[in-house]
Amino acid sequence: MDKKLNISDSELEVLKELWAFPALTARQLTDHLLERTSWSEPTIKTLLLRLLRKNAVKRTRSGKVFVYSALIPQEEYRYQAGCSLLNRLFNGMTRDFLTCLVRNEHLSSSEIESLKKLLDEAEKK
Amino acid sequence: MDKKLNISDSELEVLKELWAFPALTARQLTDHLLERTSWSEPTIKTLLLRLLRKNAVKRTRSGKVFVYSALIPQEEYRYQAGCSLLNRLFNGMTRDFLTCLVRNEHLSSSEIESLKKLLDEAEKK
DNA sequence: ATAAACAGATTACAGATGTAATTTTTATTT
DNA sequence: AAATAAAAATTACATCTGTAATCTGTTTAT
Repeated sequence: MDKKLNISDSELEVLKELWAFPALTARQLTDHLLERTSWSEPTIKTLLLRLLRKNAVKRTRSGKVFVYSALIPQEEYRYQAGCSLLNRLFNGMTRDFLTCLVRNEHLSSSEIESLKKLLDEAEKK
Repeated sequence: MDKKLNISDSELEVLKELWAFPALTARQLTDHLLERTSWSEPTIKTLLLRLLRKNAVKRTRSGKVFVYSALIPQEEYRYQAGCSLLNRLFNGMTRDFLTCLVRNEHLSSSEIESLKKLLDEAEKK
């Protein structure tokens, strides 16, 4: 009975940073994001706070500073979001999604190879 | 130079209806959606209006009533949204997305078969 | 011609989001 | 201890979204 986690786009950027670096102080996080984005410092803090309220992130006092880390695992979020897109747009049909990519020539032949290999493996087990 | 089309979730439901039935009066659209959803009539009208303003939908007077139809093709929207997800969450790697589905046992073996076939075809041309 | 129905337009309103300035608290340096 | 700097919290504010009520103009049935 997981309440629906609603992460906004901007918030996601922050979360991503915490996936990449599992424990950061606000300072470190801010430094990273100031480079990657065009946000101001308070903006980043706000996003962090909102993630906290949404229970997507937790923080623990470490000495005098807080250390933040993600509460939602990346893998899980990816899967949720992926399914959600699949359902909303492709009636849940992975096949239709792939078809769409193929039809738009989104996949190089080496990518196609790689995907086939992946599916072979999946099948084997 | 297409301005970024930002369709909200609710708006998308309306758009879907217009993809399924390419030309509908507000009345028809409303009737369809009143069944499928729990919205009230004014809500549907509002969504339609917003889609109009966003140029996602157009309408033409037909006698005394307007007939609405989608301006964004479904195929295009699907592709955009698909890519966007892929980029935001999987660094654009279709492979990682599929891996995620596989790892979560999202795909039945018959689906896997079907995907492989699809990729074979894609490769052939 | 009036009243009832309906189509379309306008207004509403709370919560989410993008984006940030300002204030307060806490720590550090002189 | 006072001044300064850094961290954290509070407040801000416009736009977007979900959801709808209400108003107005036009048809249609009586």
